[in-house]
Amino acid sequence: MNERKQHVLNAAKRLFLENGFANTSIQNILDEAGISKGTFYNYFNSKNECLISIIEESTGTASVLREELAADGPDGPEVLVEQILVRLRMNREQKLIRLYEAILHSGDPELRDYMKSVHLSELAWLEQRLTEVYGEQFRPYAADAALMEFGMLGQYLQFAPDITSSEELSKRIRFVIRRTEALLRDMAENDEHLLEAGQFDLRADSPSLPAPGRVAEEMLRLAETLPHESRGTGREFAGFLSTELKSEKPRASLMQSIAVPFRKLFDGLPNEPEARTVMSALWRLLKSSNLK
Amino acid sequence: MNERKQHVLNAAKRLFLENGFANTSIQNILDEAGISKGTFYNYFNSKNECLISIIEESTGTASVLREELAADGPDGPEVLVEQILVRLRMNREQKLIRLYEAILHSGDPELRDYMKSVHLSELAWLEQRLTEVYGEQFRPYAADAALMEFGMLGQYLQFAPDITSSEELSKRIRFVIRRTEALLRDMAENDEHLLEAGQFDLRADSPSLPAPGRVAEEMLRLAETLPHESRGTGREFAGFLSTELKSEKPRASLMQSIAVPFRKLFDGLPNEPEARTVMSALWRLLKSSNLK
DNA sequence: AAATGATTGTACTGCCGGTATAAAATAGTT
DNA sequence: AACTATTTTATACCGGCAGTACAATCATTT
Repeated sequence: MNERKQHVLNAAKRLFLENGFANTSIQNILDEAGISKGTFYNYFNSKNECLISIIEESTGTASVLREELAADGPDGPEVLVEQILVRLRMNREQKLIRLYEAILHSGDPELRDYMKSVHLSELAWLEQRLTEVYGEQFRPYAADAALMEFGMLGQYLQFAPDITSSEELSKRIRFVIRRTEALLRDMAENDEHLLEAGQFDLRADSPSLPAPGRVAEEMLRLAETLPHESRGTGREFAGFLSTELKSEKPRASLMQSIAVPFRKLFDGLPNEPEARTVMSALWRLLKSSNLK
Repeated sequence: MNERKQHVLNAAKRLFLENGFANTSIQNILDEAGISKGTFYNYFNSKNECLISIIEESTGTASVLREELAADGPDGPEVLVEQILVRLRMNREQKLIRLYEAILHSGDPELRDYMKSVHLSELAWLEQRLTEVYGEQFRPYAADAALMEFGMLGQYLQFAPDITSSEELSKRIRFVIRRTEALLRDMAENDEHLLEAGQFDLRADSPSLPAPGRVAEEMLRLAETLPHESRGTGREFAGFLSTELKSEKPRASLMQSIAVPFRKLFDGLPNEPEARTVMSALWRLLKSSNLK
């Protein structure tokens, strides 16, 4: 990931959030980023791909922060609230989620399919979390609850006015989550559900796990890009993580505790997005059964 | 409303439903309708206005059918189910509702504002109906319930696959309505709500009531367009409705019972859409307080 | 038959996403 | 320093888009 490419992505993101995807022309991006058309098409094959890169960066970051939250302490509804907040807060005042939907309903089949898979994996994540938080007995109803919670949340974010403060946002999420609890109880009482457990899982197009060796390499390389004052710490962290990664039986809980402060070393740095991408790969490995 | 214009509207609607709004060019519409560009821009000032006309026709028709359902017998949850089904069934296998959302999230501010007002009035209608059906004691929670029901329904229509049969559709609506009941009970028990009653009412830009005299005229004129075999009946209906309309104290319940069979005379006729538009105006008058 | 208004056909504008390409700048290697 | 390879730039171009302009034609009314 070129630093220049990241610069273009940031410019495009700014414009998309400000004026919407359809209302942002490639020429606008070129002007904003100060590059030529040839360069743009060197980085992306189309305007769509540029957008997909932005979404991928965003979803990757969200999943890293969510895993970090889960690794922080005992699980519970409050953790779920914070995990959902992560996604919403990260979307800079809820503008990215509108971007999502604009694309989801756009005419372009390529974009639609991609966004649909993003949406489905989000639903699958929520279904899984609901059973973790509220107990196995709700598993048959978790898919329905996830779908409904998603719909409710979407409406509250879109149509209720003035989500300025972060407290207002969190108030709405808590409200919706309490409603979801009521829905789970109600469905369980009446033993009613429309969807099947695991309905949203689409293992088909889930990308294969990254190679541990490659992730280790990337982390070591990243540590070298740190400024002098944090480079030593970074080297220690990256070194520990990569040796654990390559060892016979990696100690996952240790790694989880180290992954958080290591990633935070890159906060505010130009390659912060890249760091998050790499850490996203690490978390996927940590969550996968063959490493646990 | 020209018959030719209606023909163009039908052609455009067909294409929009088939290929989406963004993927339908004006040239496509011209070819499909067999008209020239000049004529198109004689009817509509833009592609957007053409779409707005289609949506208006559709929402008008839906509201007429809903009123007819309500006038049919005692109120209750089953009536609500049927009323919601009207809108969804009318959207030809749920394709129009996706068109709605495509526009709602589109880049065009003109379209967005219009669709937002449509959506809000739908929410206001649902809020009102929920209090009518489940009782006054739920009024403080009806706005929240309406918003959430809308969100849930949207997700179930979009992401659960294969809504082929009408039974499948009605099954989902019933499911969502039962969940909405649970939400109403839950909110009432905990006395929790985020929205205020009447939050969705936007009287500001609600168009003023049509003139009763004008509506009477239109109905009489419509009756003359009927084929021979039904023209006599149509004249009787239209005559009765228009004299009642102009009388001191119109007998609303009588008119409701006549309005239904009168409108049905136009089913399958070329000016069926126009008839629905006129009847929509009549129902607005019937529902308005100064006629009741 | 004259007049009026709707309709047609066609050419045009400006913007769009995307392609092509030669020249210029930059980086890497010896 | 010189040579090479790659990246970047500038620019012209393509087909398609929404929307405009306008003279020619058609249909209806009077």
